[in-house]
Order: sequence, then C-alpha cells, then structure tokens
Amino acid sequence: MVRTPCHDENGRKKGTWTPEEDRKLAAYITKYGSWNWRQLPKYAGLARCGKSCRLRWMNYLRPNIKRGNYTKEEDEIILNLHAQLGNKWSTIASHLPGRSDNEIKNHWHTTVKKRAKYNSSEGSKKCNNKKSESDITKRKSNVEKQNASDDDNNNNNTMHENIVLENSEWSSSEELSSIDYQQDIFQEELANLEDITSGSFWTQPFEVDTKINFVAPSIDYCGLICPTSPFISHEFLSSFDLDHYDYIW
DNA sequence: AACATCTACAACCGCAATCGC
DNA sequence: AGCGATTGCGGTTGTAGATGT
Repeated sequence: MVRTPCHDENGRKKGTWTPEEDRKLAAYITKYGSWNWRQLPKYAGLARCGKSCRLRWMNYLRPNIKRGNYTKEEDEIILNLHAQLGNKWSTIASHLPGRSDNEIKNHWHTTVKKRAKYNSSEGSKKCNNKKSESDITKRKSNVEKQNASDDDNNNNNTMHENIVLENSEWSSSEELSSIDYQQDIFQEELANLEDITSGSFWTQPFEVDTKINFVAPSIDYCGLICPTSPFISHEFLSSFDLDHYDYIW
C-alpha cells in the first residue's frame, strides 16, 4: 500500500515515513511551525526533502486531520462540489474540515467517482455497479479493521487528539487529564496563532514571516536544531513534553 | 495453497503560482 | 520587470493487502 523506503541521488530518503520520522516532524512543527519547508528537514533532523515533509504534515500529521470513513454527508459535498468545480481538490478540501486535498482526491478516484457514474446512468448499469458498491462496502470494512489495528498498535503516527484520547493504552485519569491540559493549551495557542496571522495558520504558514526576524538556528534542549519562534510561547513549548512522545508514539 | 488480479491510498513528480529581492 | 527560490496543486505511480480463481 505504501512505497518501500529508498534514497534519491542526494541521499535523501523517499518512500514510507517511519514513526520516528513522523515524531520528529510533528515535534518540530508543533514547536516551531513550518517557517521554511525547504530548510525544515535539515533542522528537524530528517533526511527528506521539504516537499515530502510538507505533504506528510498536510495529509497525515496535521492536528484535527480526520482519517478513515467518509460520511454520507461528506460524500454528497464532494459529489456536489466536484460537479461545480471539477478537479479543484484544494477548494473542495476547504469545505471539508479535517480532510486533505490528497485524501479527497484519492477518495474520489476510488469511491465517489463510481457513485457519480452510477447516479448519472440512473441504474441502467445496475448489474455492473452492484460489484462496485459491494467493493466499497468491503473496502470500508477493511479500513475499519486497519484503523482498529492501528489503535491496537498504540497509535500509528498521528498526533490527532481524538486518536490519542481514544487509545486504549491511555487508561489512567491522570494521563488523560494531562493530555486534556496539553490539548487545551494547544487549542489556545492555535487560536492565538490564528489571530496573529489574521487567517488560517495552517493554510498560510508564512504570512507571519514578513513580521518576524528569525535568529540563527540553535540546538534546543530536545536536540532539535531550530530558529527561535516569536509566536509560540515558552509555556506552550514546555507543555509539550516531547520526550513523552516516545511514550505516546 | 499458490498464484493472479484488483483496490485503496501514501507518496512522488512536474508545473504553475506566488513571493522576495 | 526579471529572476530565482519556494510553495501549492493536481495528476500519476507504486505497492501492501484483500479478493478471486
């Protein structure tokens, strides 16, 4: 399902992301933001190109990203918007919070497109489409199985709060309240960031760059090389006990 | 059981758009 | 205005796992 890891001519890694790489990327961006995708992998200690890091973050690691099954409503929205806009995946994605353009594109090609065809032919090809519909159901149950498996494996790669909170490994109330606290701070800081950037931090991560003078990168207490970030408070950073992520991930 | 085929989706690639100098 | 650097988007590919024969 995923590409096997390999290296390009510059020695940069390609292919599947490992949990360790995910951890490094998420930890870095959580702390310092995506101040420059091209430089970011170097400072985050990743042997990846910036493009790959951006894609991984946007499609998989970003907070609040939804994984798994699409609801009927989401399918309808995709169908309608695609009918209006065509293959404007990023525009369509902006109407579906938590879904990335890449994910929607994949979902369209594998599932929704078949439904659209089915609808347009008004059942004249019902026999042919019966297989597709059953395939969809089958695949959906596979995704569910996969998700369950991910949970059992103590949480795959994401930092999604719900996934963390739903994880069976997190059993004690102290652990849960600690996460709640961190998530609260995270949400609060996120809101602050959005105020600063007068829009979406995640979609316009560089808007603040023009207002900020970055200092030379330095090595911080958890081993990440980074510029200081003037828009993320020390309290916020401290709230993410990054060593703790070894436990979470 | 073994092999072939199909499906879903993560990731890559190329190009257009945008930005900063 | 021109140019290089960077980001964002959409098309495409590669492959693990499921299913069929």
